[in-house]
This record gives sequence, structure tokens and C-alpha cells, in this order.
Amino acid sequence: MEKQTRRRGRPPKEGGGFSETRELLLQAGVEVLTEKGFSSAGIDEILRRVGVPKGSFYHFFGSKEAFGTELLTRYAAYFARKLDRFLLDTTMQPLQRLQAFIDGARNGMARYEYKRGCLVGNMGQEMGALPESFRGELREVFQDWQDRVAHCLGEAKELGEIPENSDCHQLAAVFWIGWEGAVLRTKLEGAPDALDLFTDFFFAALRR
Amino acid sequence: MEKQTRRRGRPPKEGGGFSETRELLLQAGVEVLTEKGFSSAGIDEILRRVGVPKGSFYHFFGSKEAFGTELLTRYAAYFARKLDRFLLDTTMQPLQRLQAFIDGARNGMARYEYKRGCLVGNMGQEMGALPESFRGELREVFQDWQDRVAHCLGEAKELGEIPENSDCHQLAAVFWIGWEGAVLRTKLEGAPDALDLFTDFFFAALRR
DNA sequence: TAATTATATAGACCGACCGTCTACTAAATG
DNA sequence: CATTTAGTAGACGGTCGGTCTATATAATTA
Repeated sequence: MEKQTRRRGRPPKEGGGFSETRELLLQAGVEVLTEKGFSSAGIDEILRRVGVPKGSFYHFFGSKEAFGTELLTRYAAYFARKLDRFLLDTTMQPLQRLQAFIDGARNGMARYEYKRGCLVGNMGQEMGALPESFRGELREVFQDWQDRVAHCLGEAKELGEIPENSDCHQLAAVFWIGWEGAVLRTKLEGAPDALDLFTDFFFAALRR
Repeated sequence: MEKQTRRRGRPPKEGGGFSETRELLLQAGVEVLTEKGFSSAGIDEILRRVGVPKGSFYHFFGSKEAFGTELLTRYAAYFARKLDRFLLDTTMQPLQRLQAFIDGARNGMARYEYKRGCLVGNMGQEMGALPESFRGELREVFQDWQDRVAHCLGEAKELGEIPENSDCHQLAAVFWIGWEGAVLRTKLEGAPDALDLFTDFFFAALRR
């Protein structure tokens, strides 16, 4: 697909410290890992996809584990930005914002025929086979995403969209618990029914 | 741990068609697979656990895939029986029965320090790396478990425990979607908070 | 501008492990 | 006692993650 006419030797210093190859590896990495998880994904497959030799991989990343860590960090940050883009959009009502984020994510899954899931969910389920170092980061990512949703639910409460006595942090936790379950089922079914079922249930329960 | 003084050659015909070794392999298999999933689990690890050589494994099972299929079938049946034991126990109210099943499953996870998850959930998330043959069976298992819960919710409706207009099948679907998400998080956290959070939310929403 | 250093590609190689397969052993069968 | 059946033992080839050396070219510096 890509050119394999990669030039050898030190590259010219175009722009800031930014490597084309490194970027391609990370991009292919997230594709493969969201589909198959960390353990099942092979470095070689990623390399073949972008036509890069092994030497380059281990030039840029110290190990598969380090590669995974960076992938996870970027993925988490990418979704944090995406969450903010929706959840802080004051042109909509708070619950509308959350629904808009969900719709976006749903479309994202559809775009890849429901083959790709959530990197964080995948790695979470894999913890039994993963370096223990991932556990802390995975938990932090969920906590971060959860806080952003909780904040949005807080605004919903202020505006009377949800009951006064709602515990926004608990609700946000439940959202992500169910969301990951729904992504799992969606991947299995190859259709977004689980996503819709869960979100409808969640919103109905939210509004009491 | 186990004796490795396995006798070679054809074994004496004790009891009915039932092999000790085969049973040990299946038992160890479910342990390893609920922890690490199918792809990450190695035959060798399972063999070492029970002190059985590779030849025996491939005597009893045609392939790793066939082994996985049998494991899945047994696991599904085991939980179907467990569900029935609780959900058909007419000495309790329907929703109480479901709660009792949940408590039992929660204790089951605690018994192994929340390291072992659900075989069906694990394999579902792994589909991207699994033989396509598993997909159908996994979906059927969820459907089966879902039907049993739906039936119980139907009785809850008849007895007025949940609103008249509840869609029991949808609710049962949501239950399993969220349940698998909660198991995932519980494994990650090493604590049952997610399990409790989700089930509390689910029951509260059920009762409207 | 010649020598040196920094950056990156290329891929052979090694040890570990996976799943398959053949050889072997011993009881059952007739 | 010859053959079949049931199960054990482990060698084998392939793949994977990770390392290592060789090579190429830009940047830097003397």
C-alpha cells in the first residue's frame, strides 16, 4: 500500500522533531490493537502493514510494552479531546452533548464495520496476560474519561435535566462500565444494537 | 502439584467412558482461559499445570480450537444450570432470585481475587483474533443466558415487581451487556465496585 | 571540505514458545 | 499371542519478540 522506497540514512531535518515512520507505526498500531488486542497483535503484522523493517521499530520504541504504553497514552488523549469537544460544547444541552458524543463513537465503529473496539477496553480485559505496568494507566484513563462525563452530568443536574439527588460520579462510572460492555457485544454481533440498547436504557434511567 | 507418574499405554478400564486426564485438562483450561483469554493462553501452560505431556492433549482434542469449543460449551452449560438454580427458585421473589445469582457470581469472582473473568466475555472481545467459528456459538450463549433472565423478569412483571410496560427481553439484553462490562472493570480494578455499581443502577432503573 | 557524529533503514539471528505429528507403551480384545 | 485401542512422550518446524550488526545519509564540526 505504502511506498517501501524508504530512504536509508539520516533524514533531512524537515519541520520539528517528527518522524513519518514513527507516526505510521503508531497509526497502524492502534488499528491492529483495537481489533485484536495487545497480546494477539504481532509487531511483524504492524511492520508489514506499513512496509517498515524491524530495525526501525526498535529504533523508535524500546520494546513492545513501551510501544503499547505510548499507544495507550495517545489513544486516551485523543478520546479526552473528543470528549471535551462534545461535552464542553455549550451550544447544546448537557445530555444532548453526551448523546452527540455517543453518536460520534457509534459512527466511528460503523466506519470499520464494527471490527475495531476500544483500546482501553481490550487491554483491560487482557490484563491477565499483560505486563502489570499497564494496570495503573488503564485505571487512570477510565477515571479521566469518567470525570469528564461526571462534569457534564453535573451541568445536566444544574439545568434540571436529571434529578437533584443524582450521584454524577456514580452515574458516570456506570456509563463507562456499560459502554465497554456494549462495545464488546457490538464487536461480537457486528451490529450496533447493543450500543443503542444500553445508551437508551442509560438515558431513560438518568431522567428517572 | 499433581502426580507426573502417569502410566503409559492403554489404561485399565475403570468406570464408564471417562478420562481423568481429559477432565483435568478441561478444568485447567477454564482456569487459564478465564484469566488470560483464548489467544494468550498457551497449551504448554495448561499442560504444565496438570503435569500432562502434549501428546495427551492432542489425543483428546483435535486442536486448540476444538478444545476451546468444548470449554465454551461446558462453561455455557454450567452457567445455564446455575442460572436456573437461582432464577427458577420459586421460594424467592423473581428480582430476589436475580440478585441471588449476582451475589453468587460476585462471590465466585472474589474467590479468585477477581483475576478470572467470564470465558464468554473474554472470547467475545477476542473475536478479532479468533477463528470465525466461535462467533456463532458466543452469540448463542448470550442469547440463551438472556432468555433465562428475560423469563425471570417476565415473572417479576406479573407479580408487579417491575412496571407493566417493561420490555423484558430488552432489559435482559441490557443486563448482560452491562454485566460483561462490569466483569471487565472488576478484573482491571481487582475489586467488585463495578459489579455493585452496575447492578444497583440496573435494579433501581428496573423498578423505575 | 573532510572527518565525525547522529539518525534511520535493512534484515539476519537467537531463544522461547506454539501447535502438529510420529513413535512408543501397555491394556483390552479375540 | 497377534492385533487393536487408549494414552503417553517428546521431537519437530514455524512464528514471534527482541537483539545485533551492517549500511546509508544528513548534520555537525574541525
